[in-house]
Amino acid sequence: MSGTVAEKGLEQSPSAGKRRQIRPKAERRQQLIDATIRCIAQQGLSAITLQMVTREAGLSVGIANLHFQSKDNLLRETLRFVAEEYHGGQIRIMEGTAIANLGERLDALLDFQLGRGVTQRQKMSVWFAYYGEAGARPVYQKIVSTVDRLAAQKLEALFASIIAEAHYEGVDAKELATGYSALIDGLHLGLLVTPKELSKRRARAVARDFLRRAFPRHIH
Amino acid sequence: MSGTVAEKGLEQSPSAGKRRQIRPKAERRQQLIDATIRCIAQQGLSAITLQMVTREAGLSVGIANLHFQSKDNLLRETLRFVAEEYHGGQIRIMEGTAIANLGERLDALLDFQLGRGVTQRQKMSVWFAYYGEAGARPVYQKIVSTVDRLAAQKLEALFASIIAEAHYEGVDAKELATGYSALIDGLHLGLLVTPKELSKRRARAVARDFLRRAFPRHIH
DNA sequence: ACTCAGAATGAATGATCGTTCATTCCTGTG
DNA sequence: CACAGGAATGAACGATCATTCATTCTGAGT
Repeated sequence: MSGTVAEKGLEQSPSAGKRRQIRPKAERRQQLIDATIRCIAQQGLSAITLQMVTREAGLSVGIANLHFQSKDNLLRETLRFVAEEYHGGQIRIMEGTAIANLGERLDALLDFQLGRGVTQRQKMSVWFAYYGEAGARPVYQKIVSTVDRLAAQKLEALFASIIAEAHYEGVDAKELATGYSALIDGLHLGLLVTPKELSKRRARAVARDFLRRAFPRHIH
Repeated sequence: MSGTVAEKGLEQSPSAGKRRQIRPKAERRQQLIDATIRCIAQQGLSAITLQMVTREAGLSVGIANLHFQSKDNLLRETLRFVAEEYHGGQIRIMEGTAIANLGERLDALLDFQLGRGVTQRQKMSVWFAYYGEAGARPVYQKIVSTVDRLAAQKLEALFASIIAEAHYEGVDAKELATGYSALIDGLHLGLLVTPKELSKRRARAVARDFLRRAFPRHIH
């Protein structure tokens, strides 16, 4: 119970009167999803409880079933949110036209994938908690693979553009994209499970090295 | 792997009389660990139950606490077993002298890491189920990182030998080893979560490509 | 053949969980 | 200001879980 997450204090003063507040449905849903993410990161997916989540959100127990019908559905929606946040962020970078130079766009992608926003223990914990259950729960596989496939296509297209631009030879965009995605996933895993052995700095260096070896004329 | 996993059907005919058998402690422990692995793969780590595990093993409920004191301890010992099976297998290949040629030894390592034994859904499910909880359970981190560190050192040494043998330049053994390990982990993840998009054949090709780009004179 | 240490059992226990729903209490509207 | 619609609450319920332990049963040693 010690060291609860900082954001909770904003919701309502801890010792102040617990005046009941009525808020729009969408806002409550997001509030519960955020609390779920924090709880999964702290306690793990297998230990998570509705009482735990609703207390973290500063609400009553019944409200979870009111807005999500069931605990299972809350967990599904939370995964959907996290998956879209991650893959959506990648896609926005890759199909955005803000960065014309392809090498710089690669750099931006790497920054996003191994930057502060994504590599917070909180986010990575949630991510892999669901991956861990994916083997037994096809629903999770489906949610992830839907967004995942789109991101994979965009990455492959970006690689293809780079290959065409500099006439790299003997490299297959699709295979390289698969490898790069797997590398990033593996680095996230390392950051989560063995943070002592793998720093964020080194993870970035390793990923950069992969790209440099593939696209020497784009990454320096 | 000592061939203990697949023998459940032999334990007792389903409809035959359930004659009580007394067996050595070590054998019962392994029997329960094997059943735990199967249950985690089928139902997930968060849904696992002692009643489920002991029924899978064809034994009574109380026996789990008899041999492992608690459910938590059974799960810890199961992780320890899986971790040592995987990392031990790698280490045996890397420090074994059966294969003198370094390039061939690399091939053997890749065969093990992405071969039939390891990439069974059952094994990968268990592996990532624990990874998923690692963020919230330092005990799991410790168990994995202990064996993981040793395997990482051996891999780094193998890479260093290869670099020295062929005088590769501009490559750092440690960084390359980190990247390769992460790549393999990421490919396992892909095989588990999006098996439709990533076949074993392609996973092997991707990993091979990584090695070929790093050690062109050793991998063809 | 007999014995008994201890392996194995499974009903019982207490704790905890998800879910329900009668009730309370906001807040926008007239 | 009064009221109604519905958001929010939390005690209560039934189900399920890990764990205990009195009891049963086995098989190696004599």
